[in-house]
This record gives sequence, structure tokens and C-alpha cells, in this order.
Amino acid sequence: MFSKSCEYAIKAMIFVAQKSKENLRVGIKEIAKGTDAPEHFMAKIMQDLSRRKLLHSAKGPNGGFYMDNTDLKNSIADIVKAVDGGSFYKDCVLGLKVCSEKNPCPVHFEYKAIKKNLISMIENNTLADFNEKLETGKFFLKNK
Amino acid sequence: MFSKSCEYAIKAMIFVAQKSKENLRVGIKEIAKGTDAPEHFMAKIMQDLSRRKLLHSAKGPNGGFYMDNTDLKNSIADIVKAVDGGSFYKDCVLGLKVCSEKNPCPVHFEYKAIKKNLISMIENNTLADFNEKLETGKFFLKNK
DNA sequence: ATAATAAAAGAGTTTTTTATCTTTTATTTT
DNA sequence: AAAATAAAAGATAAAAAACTCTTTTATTAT
Ligand code: SF4
Ligand code: SF4
Repeated sequence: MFSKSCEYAIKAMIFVAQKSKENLRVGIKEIAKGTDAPEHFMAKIMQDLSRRKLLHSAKGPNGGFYMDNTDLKNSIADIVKAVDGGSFYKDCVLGLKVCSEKNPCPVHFEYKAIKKNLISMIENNTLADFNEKLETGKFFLKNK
Repeated sequence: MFSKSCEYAIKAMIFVAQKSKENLRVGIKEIAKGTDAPEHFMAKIMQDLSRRKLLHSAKGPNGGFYMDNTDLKNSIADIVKAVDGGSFYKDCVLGLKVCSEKNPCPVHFEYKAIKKNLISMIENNTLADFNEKLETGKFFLKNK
């Protein structure tokens, strides 16, 4: 579904989002630990997300990654697009080269409906939404 | 979603299924051409599917891969299981290590419904169904 | 029997993805 | 200004996935 990088990215973004709510900045080490991901690999991913303006970063003491209210409005879809490019949207089950509404494969209409749900799932869930849900105590995010 | 091998496998199985309806056996070369896949790679995949009893094969002149009526009852899910193992069923969006109904991530219930649809899609479509659909002329399978 | 055919098997290569290590640069506190 | 901190960048390395090539074995038609 998503690449490993993308999975790490999503988890890290949620992690940073939670800390940002408390006005905290988090360093790579903390992010890596909190998401159970390899530190240096995570560093790459975070740098990339930062370059693509999905969050902010500050060097030096008390530096680290953080989000402002605009950043918190990013959806899972925004992260996916930044990390995996358009593949999630473009790619299809059977990986056919030639197909369309008028040239549909046998599962096209069935799959189309499912995909629509998948897309709205990642587009309608923002980091702020995640924060809210996690705060209710009814949802969790555990990595080990 | 599926590995490349699995995509090839699905296409190849549909291809062989269609030929088998006409009581024809098909060699690897023909399968590779018909599915626009690399020949030797496809050979590996077909051998594997054959070993796992998803279709039959015969060596020698007039040999090739073919399916009997039992083979045609295999679903896409059977192919996916044979090639990708249980990963399609096991793996989940966020790739969390610890989660459950009582420990759900923020998209759990949304995703659960989608996944259910995905699973019934691959389980309820057999190769025979595909043959029928393709015969109506309303559906297509094009690779280039 | 022999030659032709085609799958089966095994070894090897390339490419992509994932992960690690090292150095550099920017910032801030003292 | 100096020391400390932490991100940024670059260069490798390891692992997995995708793909290729070569040899072997089984079958069948002649
Ligand atoms: S489901 Fe639709 S878009 Fe996807 S491969 Fe089939 S025809 Fe193409
Ligand atoms: S909580 Fe549910 S949706 Fe989330 S990762 Fe686990 S199984 Fe998947």
C-alpha cells in the first residue's frame, strides 16, 4: 500500500503533531525512538518532509521538528503524496497499461468504489484530527 | 498492493484461463507475450503456480500450461495467497506492530470496512467469472 | 531410437528499497 | 568568541525484489 518510508513518515508526523500541540520541538533521536524507526533513515525522511514544507525545523539547541497550526491541517494524503509521489493515486490492482471507463478490466467498477473510499480516508484525516482522536483515549498508536 | 510477481501471476492466470476454455495449452513464450511480461521471470512464476496446484502443465511437444474446470474455480485471492503469501491479509495501512479492536489506530474502523470490501473483491472473483465477463465484450484486459 | 519441444530447475545479475555512517552547516546558549 | 546542540547533506552499505541466462529433464511425435 504505502512504502516503508511513507509508513515511517506518517507515524513520525503524528508523533511530532502530538508534541507540537504541547509546543514542544522534537529531535530526530526522539522521533526515531517514539516511532520505533531507524534513526538515520528517519532523519532522511524528516529532512525531505521539511524541505517539502509539511513541517518546520530549527537547528541548534532547543531545535528540532515542529508544526504550526497550518502544518497540522495536512492530511495523511499530503504525506503520502510527498513521500510516495502520485503512485498511490495512479497505481491500480491489476497494473494494466491500457484501461479506462470504456475499457474496464473485470473488477474495475468494484475496485473503483473501494479506491474512492481509500482516497477519502487519507484525504479526510488531518493530523489535527488524529490529535483529537488520540486525546479522547479511545484510539491508540503503538509501535512496540 | 500486490507484488509485481503477483500482478503478472494474475494476468497470466486469466490468460491461460481464456485459452483453456478453448481447450488450448499455452507455452511460456506465448504467456509472456500475451501478458507483456519478461519471459524467464514469468516462467518462474508459472512453475510456482503449477507446483502449488493452481493449474496444470505438460512437458514436451503440444505441452504447456492449462486449466481444468477445478482450476477455473480458483479466485484472485487464491493466486494472491500462492504468490504473496498472507501479507495482503495481514498487512495494514499504518504498519503498526501493536493494535487490535480494543487498541485501534485512528483510522481502524474506517479502514476495516474498506479492507473487507477489498477481500471480498478478490475472493468472489474466480477465473471462470473473468472468462464470462470478458466474453460479454463489456470488459477488457489490455497490457499494451 | 532420435530429434524436437517445452517445462523445471538453478545460478547469476541488475535494480530498487531500505538502512547506516560520516561530515558539514546552522543556531543558540553560555 | 567558544562550546554545545541539532538539522542537513552526502556517501555507502545491506537487503529485498525484479529480472536474465544456462542447463537439465521429461514428453512426444516422427
Ligand atoms: S480497476 Fe479500472 S483502472 Fe484499475 S486496472 Fe482495472 S480497469 Fe484499470
Ligand atoms: S488499528 Fe486497525 S487500521 Fe490501524 S493499523 Fe491496526 S489493524 Fe490497521
